[in-house]
Amino acid sequence: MAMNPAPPNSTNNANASSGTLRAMPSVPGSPTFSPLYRQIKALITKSLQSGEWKPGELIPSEVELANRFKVSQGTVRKAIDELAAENLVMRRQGKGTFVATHQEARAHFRFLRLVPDEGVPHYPASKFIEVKRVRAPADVARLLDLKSGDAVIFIKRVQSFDGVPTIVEELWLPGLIFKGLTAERMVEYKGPMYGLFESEFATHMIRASEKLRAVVADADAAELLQVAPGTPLLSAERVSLTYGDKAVELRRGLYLTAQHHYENELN
Amino acid sequence: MAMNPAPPNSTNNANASSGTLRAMPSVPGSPTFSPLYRQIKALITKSLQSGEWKPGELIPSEVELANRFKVSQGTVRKAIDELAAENLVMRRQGKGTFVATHQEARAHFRFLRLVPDEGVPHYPASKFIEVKRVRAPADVARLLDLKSGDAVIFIKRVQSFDGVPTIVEELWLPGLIFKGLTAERMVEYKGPMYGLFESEFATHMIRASEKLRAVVADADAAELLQVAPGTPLLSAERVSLTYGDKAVELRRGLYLTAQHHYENELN
DNA sequence: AAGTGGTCTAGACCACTTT
DNA sequence: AAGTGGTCTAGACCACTTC
Repeated sequence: MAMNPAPPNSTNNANASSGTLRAMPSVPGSPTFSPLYRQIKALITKSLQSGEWKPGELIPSEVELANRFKVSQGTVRKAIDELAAENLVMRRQGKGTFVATHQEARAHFRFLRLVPDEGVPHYPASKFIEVKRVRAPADVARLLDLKSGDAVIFIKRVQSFDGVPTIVEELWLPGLIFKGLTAERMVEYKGPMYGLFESEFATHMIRASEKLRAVVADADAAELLQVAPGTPLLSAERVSLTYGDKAVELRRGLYLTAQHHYENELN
Repeated sequence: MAMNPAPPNSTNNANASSGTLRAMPSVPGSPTFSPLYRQIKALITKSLQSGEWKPGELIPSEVELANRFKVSQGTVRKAIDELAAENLVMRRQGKGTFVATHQEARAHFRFLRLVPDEGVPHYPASKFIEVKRVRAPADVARLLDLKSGDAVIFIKRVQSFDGVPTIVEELWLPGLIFKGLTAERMVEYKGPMYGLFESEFATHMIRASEKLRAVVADADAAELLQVAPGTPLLSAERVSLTYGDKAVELRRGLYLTAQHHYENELN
């Protein structure tokens, strides 16, 4: 059995028809080539980036996308598989595929790796020390892909677990993107700042990279954390990226690691 | 076109034949069920664990494994996809699939996240301070899944980059597994310790989890790192696991982060 | 030319959710 | 019952490596 009822399709079949996709390797060994499912993935990513489907929303079903792009369901599936692995979307059997969002409790601990030595992680309370518009210093500008002197929003706050001040952090945000962000709005907003960024500034962080160091508390940090100057603190500098790997946040935190530690899995 | 030439197979087809696989959900909502490709994955992992295919070696081709397990190539492929994602194997188009190994330069930086602030990462030189067999203290025993008092090997060493002492670390290894590990052998062995563990003790680390803290140098660490007591140091406690998620190494390191930092990607 | 992994398709059926 | 993602199969062809 299993004869060959005329090749149901050959090579890059339904190809020439609708035109756009399937960038065949124009010249053997050419630079521009990527498999179909990556092209589909790029198209879906573009729709995410453009806001066609917003965080928390359902995206079209695999069958629907397959029809739209004129490819098989399996190819769409592979594209979405990768997006799910990168946490850009979330699949739910029987329901559909949802755009990732920072509005859920789950998401809170994706970027916050500081956990208590004992007990379960919970979200800290924030106290804002300072919020102002300033011109970007050279180092901040470089990390955020801005020009030195461009407008940025500067935020300084202290976060406490169970009333114990544990984190003092400074945030730098591109003024152009976060225009209109006020201290009042942040104080009134409950939950992680990434939720606010997403719902009010259409900016969804997809990835971040951190550099960790050990430092000692200076007078300012010591006072804010209510510890002696010279107390060792874990310094974390985080650059967060949105779609297209565009840097949109610089965060510099000092963590008191007396009752907490930074947890990391190496795979 | 594309008619239906009698279902080439139905449901869990070639099933009843060879027997073993395809644990159907005996009772709807039963606890024991996993898709075929995960069962295949488990079988392959068992062969890796048993040493049937050793680190660096080629495993059988997808077609061959499909024949062996009486499943389609696609199912084997999905199993191997997951193993590759977990870094247990490495695929190379045209050549085959290889068992992951710590013998390659690439592998050196998988677990060593400390990188220089400037310039490219390179591997440090080791100086061994102490190597001895001891009885496991309670905390070490707990982390290594041993009994308090069980034999363990204790190693203390300092690692330098370009002659600058940067890491002082203590390793605790189960005596049963690493029987015969001597200071001489370690000194004479070039390259990362995980390479030695793999080639001489048939122990391949597949994953690790680290807890990071900021501490200050005590007199001992200060002397070894040639810094003043009170200098802030990044403390990293790492538990490394081998196949079956069995803990086989406890490593406690103190990192001088003056010229280096710990780099972490958050996805 | 032969073998290996990589891509793509088509179709069937399963598990879960909603109507 | 209908729709969605999840699994499994079979087969074709491509890209890369080795003989």
